[in-house]
Amino acid sequence: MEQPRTRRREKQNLRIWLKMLSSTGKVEKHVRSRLREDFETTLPRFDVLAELYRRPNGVTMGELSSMLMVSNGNLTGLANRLQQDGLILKAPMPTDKRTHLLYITREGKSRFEEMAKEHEAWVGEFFKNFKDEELAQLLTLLSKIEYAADMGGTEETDDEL
Amino acid sequence: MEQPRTRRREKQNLRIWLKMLSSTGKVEKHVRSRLREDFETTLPRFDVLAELYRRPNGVTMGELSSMLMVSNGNLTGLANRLQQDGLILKAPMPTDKRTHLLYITREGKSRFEEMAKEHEAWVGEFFKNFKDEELAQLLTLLSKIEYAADMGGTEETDDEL
DNA sequence: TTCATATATTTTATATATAAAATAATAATA
DNA sequence: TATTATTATTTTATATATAAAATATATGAA
Repeated sequence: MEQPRTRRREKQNLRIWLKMLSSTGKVEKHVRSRLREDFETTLPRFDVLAELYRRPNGVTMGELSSMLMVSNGNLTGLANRLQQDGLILKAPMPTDKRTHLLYITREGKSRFEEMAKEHEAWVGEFFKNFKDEELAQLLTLLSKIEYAADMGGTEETDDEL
Repeated sequence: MEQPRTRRREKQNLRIWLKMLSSTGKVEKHVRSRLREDFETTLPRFDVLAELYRRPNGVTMGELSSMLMVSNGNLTGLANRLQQDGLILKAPMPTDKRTHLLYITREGKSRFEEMAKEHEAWVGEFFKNFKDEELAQLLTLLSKIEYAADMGGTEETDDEL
C-alpha cells in the first residue's frame, strides 16, 4: 500500500527545489543583463572582483577558486581575461613559484565600486515587498539547506540525533 | 546623515541573495555530480527529457526553449546531442517546415523514469530536517521573489498599491 | 503574383564551466 | 643528493550558454 503522506512530501520537496532554481535563475538573469548592458561585464568577473576587493593583500588562485566554488581551470581563464582588461594583477610568489597571487588594481577597485552600488539596488528590487521578518525567515531556511549540503552524506535526521 | 535602517536592510538583501546563490549552487552541484556519475548525463539534458516526458505529443523548439528559459541556439545543440543518443526525436512540422517538433523516444522515456526516481531521492535529502510548515513557508517566500522577477520593472511597493 | 516583412531555427563568435591530463615547482625520503 | 611524492596551476577536450547574424520558410500587402 502507498504512503500518501510521504508521497506528498516528496512532491513538495521537488516543487521547492524547482522554485529555488527558477527564482534564483530569474534574479541571476536580471543581474547578468544589467552587468552586461550597463558595464559590459559578466557575473563571474564581478564575483572575482568582489572577492579581491575585500582582500587587498591578494589571494592565491587555489584559495580564490575554492571561495568562488569554481574549478581551478575555470579561474585560470577568468583571471587571464581580467588581467588583460587591467582590472587585476597576477604574480607568482617569490617564496613558492607554483603559487600565484591575484590582486585587484586601482582601476579594478574603482570599477567594482561603481558596479557594487548598482548591484545592491538591482537586488534590492526583488525584496522590496518583503517584511523584515520574512527576510530573516528566508535567510534561516536557505541556511538550513546550505548546511545540509555542506554536511553532504554524513548528516542524520533530527530523530537520530 | 545616514539611514541605518535602510542600510541594514540593503545589507540583508545582499546577504539573502548570496545565500540563494550558494544554497542553490550547492544542491545543483550535487545533482549534477549524481547525474554525471550515476547516469553519464547532465542537468540541462535531464531538464529537456523532463519536459518532453510530460508532453508526449511533442513540443516545438521555440516552446521548449522558453519553458526551459534557455536560448534557441542553446537548445539546438542540446537537442542534437540528445537525438544522437537516441533519447529524443526531432521532426519538422509538415504544415510549417520552419517549426520543429521534439518528442521523447521510448528509450528516452525509460531512461528518464530511472533518473527521475533517483533525482527525487537526491533532492529529498536536503529537506530531510524541514518541518512541513517550513517547506510551505519557503515555497511562499521564493514564489514572492519569482513574482517580483516576473513583474520586472513594472511592479510597485505595497505602499503605492 | 511579387515583394516586403515576420517567424522559427541554426550558425557563429565568444565566455563560462568541468574533469582529467599535463606541467612545474616544492617537499620528503631513501 | 637523487628519487619520489605532493602541490599549484595550466592545458585540453568537451558541454553549456548567450547575443547577434544568417538562413529558411511563411504571411501579408500591393
